[in-house]
Amino acid sequence: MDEQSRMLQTLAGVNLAGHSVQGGMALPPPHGHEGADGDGRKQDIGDILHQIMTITDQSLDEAQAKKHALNCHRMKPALFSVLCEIKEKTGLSIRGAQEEDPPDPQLMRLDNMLLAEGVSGPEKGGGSAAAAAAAAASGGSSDNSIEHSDYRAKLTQIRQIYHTELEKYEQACNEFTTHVMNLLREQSRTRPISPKEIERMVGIIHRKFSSIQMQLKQSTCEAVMILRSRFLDAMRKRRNFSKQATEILNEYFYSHLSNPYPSEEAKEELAKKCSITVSQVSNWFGNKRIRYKKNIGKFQEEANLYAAKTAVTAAHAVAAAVQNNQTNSPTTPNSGGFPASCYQSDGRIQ
DNA sequence: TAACATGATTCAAT
DNA sequence: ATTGAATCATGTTA
Repeated sequence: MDEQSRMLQTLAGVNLAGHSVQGGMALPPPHGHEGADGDGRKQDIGDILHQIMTITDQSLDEAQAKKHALNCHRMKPALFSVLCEIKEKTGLSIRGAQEEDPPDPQLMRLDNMLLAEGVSGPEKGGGSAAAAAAAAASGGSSDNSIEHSDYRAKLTQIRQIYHTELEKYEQACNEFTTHVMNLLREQSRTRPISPKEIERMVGIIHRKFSSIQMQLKQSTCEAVMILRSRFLDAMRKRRNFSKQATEILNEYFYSHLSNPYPSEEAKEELAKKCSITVSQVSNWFGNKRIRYKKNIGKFQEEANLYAAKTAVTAAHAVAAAVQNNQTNSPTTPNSGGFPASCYQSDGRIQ
């Protein structure tokens, strides 16, 4: 403000002294009038500036009257435009130099994460990467799907909060912006405010609000990450395979008792059938072999059960084959039931 | 809640 | 890399 008043004083001093302005006048002459009128106009301006400079010395009523008179003065717009220009040049606007906003990498990261987690993306995005991966890893057992839906419900909750908050912020931002713009427009009648300044102010407000939005995004991300890690922890917990899966595994085990070492392909197939991973299949067989070997007697009943089961399946297959007039005998070598004596015959299971 | 069942992990041997 | 064996941690059941 100091600088500004100094400039004003200089300007006023020059013009009041009646000297002609040498290096080009800051105030362009009003259109249409030239030459003889010039000195009078300079006097006009000088008067106005003088009044402005002395306005604080006067009583309130006097000042109000003067102010009003000045407000209605025909030179006011021109003077304000000059003052605006001066303001622009005095560095008051320097702050606006950092106008161009480089796309904040952190903001982009947050946006991407929210999009990936299905928070800011299309509605009902459903399975996030985490949920999908976990679902694939631990199979479609019923308890798993319960946790899955729980996860989804919580994610939806987060998404709803996020969206309502975001909307709230946006609305508040718009309201505040229009309010400030109205205020500045109102004030521009009594003090020099350039449209550029208003624009800058709007920019500042938007930046402030977007930084608030970033905080919202950040905390939303945190919430999602926490939810996700809890979900994955829950998935990591030991969980028995589904009844169906153990049945399939047992069927294979007891129908290949003489050599219960499934090949890689067989493991993959079993994994697919049981909706578990290949390494889980390997684990299962490893455990099964050792536990079976340790206590064959205990597993006898189970062995007989599965032997009977495979026999029934084979019988069905035979029946189907017969119905199809395929009279060849069934070729599955392991399907014919497994007498207990057979188990001992193999060297590997002893 | 104890006893048992079971999936996972670790480690040495091959 | 795969397996057997021991062990751990947790789920299930009586």
